[in-house]
Amino acid sequence: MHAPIGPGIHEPVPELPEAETIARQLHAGLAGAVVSSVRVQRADILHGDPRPLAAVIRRRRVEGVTRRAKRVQVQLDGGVMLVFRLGMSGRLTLVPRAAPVEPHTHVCIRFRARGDELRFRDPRRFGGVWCLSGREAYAGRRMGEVGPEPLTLEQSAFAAILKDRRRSIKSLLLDQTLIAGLGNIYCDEALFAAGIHPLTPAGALDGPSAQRLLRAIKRTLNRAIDANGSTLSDYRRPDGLDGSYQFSHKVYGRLGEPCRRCRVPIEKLTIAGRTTHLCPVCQVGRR
DNA sequence: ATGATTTCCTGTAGGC
DNA sequence: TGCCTACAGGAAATCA
Repeated sequence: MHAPIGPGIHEPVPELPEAETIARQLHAGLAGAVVSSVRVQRADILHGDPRPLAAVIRRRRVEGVTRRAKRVQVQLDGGVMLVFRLGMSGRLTLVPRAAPVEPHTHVCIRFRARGDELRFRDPRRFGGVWCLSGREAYAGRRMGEVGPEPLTLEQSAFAAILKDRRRSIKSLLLDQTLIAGLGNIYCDEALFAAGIHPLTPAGALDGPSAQRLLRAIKRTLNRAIDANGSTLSDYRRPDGLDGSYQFSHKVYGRLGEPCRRCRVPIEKLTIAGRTTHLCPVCQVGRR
């Protein structure tokens, strides 16, 4: 199906394009459906409204499914929203009720007059489900605030985020409170596309570099969305088919392979505790 | 205040 | 064959 993407690297992550793909497919498949029953296998992945989930969402209608940052949001009538944070290994699938339930399936939601059900599975449990109803003030983990969406971010706002920051541009881009939705894969891809070294202090980027970077971020994300995301080991679309953006990766998971621009081997280093792939020749600006 | 580091958790792969 | 260890990382917590 798909080969491992590099030595020791087999567990990539649903980032913005994957969450967008999931949200679009679930919207197409679920809009208008009415919740009939709920099974919660693990209560500790559920946060927000402290009441039993079934009591809150049963008989509510799905108004739509949207994305915010890397989160998939199922809007129900009555002002109730289910927010799925996929973490690293989270998957949302819409499958026939009779389909075998895979291990680490934590929540299943059925709908009236339908033969399928929505399943949330997350082996590593870095993700979770938030039931937001207006009564979630103190129950479970809080869901942190996130920064602006990169796809609609203006250049001036981006420049303000970078200004005077001494931390590396890579760690800044991963900070969800500053910009929402970028993860390790698309950070590396965007920095390569912009020709910027990931260790460059964010505030040291000049105007043209910052402009190049934001454009590269938008282009990278949009292309990945068009390809239905990257399918690696963990991420799958709700319909079970694969995305294809992994075939477009220029640096991520290509340690030791030749740069597609200059043929020099791709290198990796660790920034903010995360593996970072880069071309040492094409990406400049480190200081 | 800022940014770097650690922690949570499981599946997979590589070494022996 | 099977045990053991290292590693992947989003985001919150902790440290310097």
